[in-house]
Amino acid sequence: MVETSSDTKTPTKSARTRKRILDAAAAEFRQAGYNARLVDIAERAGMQAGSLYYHFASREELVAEILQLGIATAFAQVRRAIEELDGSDIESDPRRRLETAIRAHTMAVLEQSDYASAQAKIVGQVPPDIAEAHKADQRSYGAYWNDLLETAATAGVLRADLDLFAARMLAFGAMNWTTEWFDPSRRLSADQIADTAVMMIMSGLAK
Amino acid sequence: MVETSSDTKTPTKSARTRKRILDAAAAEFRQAGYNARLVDIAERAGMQAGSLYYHFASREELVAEILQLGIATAFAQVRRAIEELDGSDIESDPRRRLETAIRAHTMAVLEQSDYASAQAKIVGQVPPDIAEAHKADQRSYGAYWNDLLETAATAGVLRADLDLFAARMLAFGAMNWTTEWFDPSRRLSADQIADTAVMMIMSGLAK
DNA sequence: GTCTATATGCAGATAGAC
DNA sequence: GTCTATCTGCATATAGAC
Repeated sequence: MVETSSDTKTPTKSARTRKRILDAAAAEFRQAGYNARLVDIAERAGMQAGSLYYHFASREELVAEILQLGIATAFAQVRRAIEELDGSDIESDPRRRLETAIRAHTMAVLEQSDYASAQAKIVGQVPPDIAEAHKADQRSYGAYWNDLLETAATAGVLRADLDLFAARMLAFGAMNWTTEWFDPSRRLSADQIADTAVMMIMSGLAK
Repeated sequence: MVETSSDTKTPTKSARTRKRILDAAAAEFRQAGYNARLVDIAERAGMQAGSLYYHFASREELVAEILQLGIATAFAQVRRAIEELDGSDIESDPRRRLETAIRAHTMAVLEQSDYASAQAKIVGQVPPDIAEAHKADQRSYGAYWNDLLETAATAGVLRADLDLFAARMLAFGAMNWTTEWFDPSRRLSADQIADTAVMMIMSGLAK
């Protein structure tokens, strides 16, 4: 069988370049927000702006792919962390599963992935058509979190009077907004912030 | 004494127009994000784009003023809510003061003010020089919140192991991110969301 | 596949009439 | 003070050489 670009073991040169551009774009969007310029993305990827168009039809296409990969990455990290927690066959305590998800998502956004970071940072700024196309991805990731919350609620772990949608969105806000203020050169590590996020969201600031 | 533009009781026509432009800009930035266009702002204010320049030297100046007014508005609402709570001479329970601040800030962002909303939405997207100039305002509002938290911590109301900076930023994230998902036409009212925010931030989602 | 050079379009900004 | 018309600059996008 001849190797093709869809063979993940041996990506073509073109596929690797494409990946390099996406990496550069994620880093730029994370840092500069939605208005990051193609020239800067190209420079980071080690090429001229015009060359990007061999790999992507438009800036919008690039943005759309960053958003999609951003959610996919966060989703994958969260799912993996929970599967690790669950072990081979038994399902864990629903409260610990939620805590694990919060920690994993926060870490993904803070330091594990420029994609997850960029997604959190620019998702509110993209033009309507891109936002629309992104909704399906958001829904499936949201549904996963909703399951975690529903299960916990059913098990009686959560407050009875809680609106799960509002709770989920508020939690996402706390986690995603860290992209606006986290500074790796400062006192607080990503781990410490993730710990505080778990604590606040699950147990609150009050004693 | 001749009336001047600084006489707040009887603003000049020019001052009123300026205010109309700012209102329009706040509404546009809230809705469209940082990339809201001057033509749309002008249209909302009932004039042509070129006419804006009689009142503002540049788009950046307009943005900077929206940011400043956004924080000032949230600050004012929070302070007023807390002063009301405190009553004339006694200081209230530090926990109730925090809850009051959370509710007031969330309501400011959600429905009381396009300025507070716009500030929360675009603050992470503005170019470096505007962001720099905005830092002083952010610091003074942040200091106010820090006082609320410090007082509560000293009174033994908060978790002992809590990093107050991280806690404050996470709370801001939960509150400010509501601008990304709140939809007045849907099931949840601003009040319900504010209630849930108070509950999550102070007491957590878990029972 | 990437380069250079150039075209296109659009948003911000300016000038001058009214 | 606001209008219309126009200018400018910049970022995206295209064309053709290599």
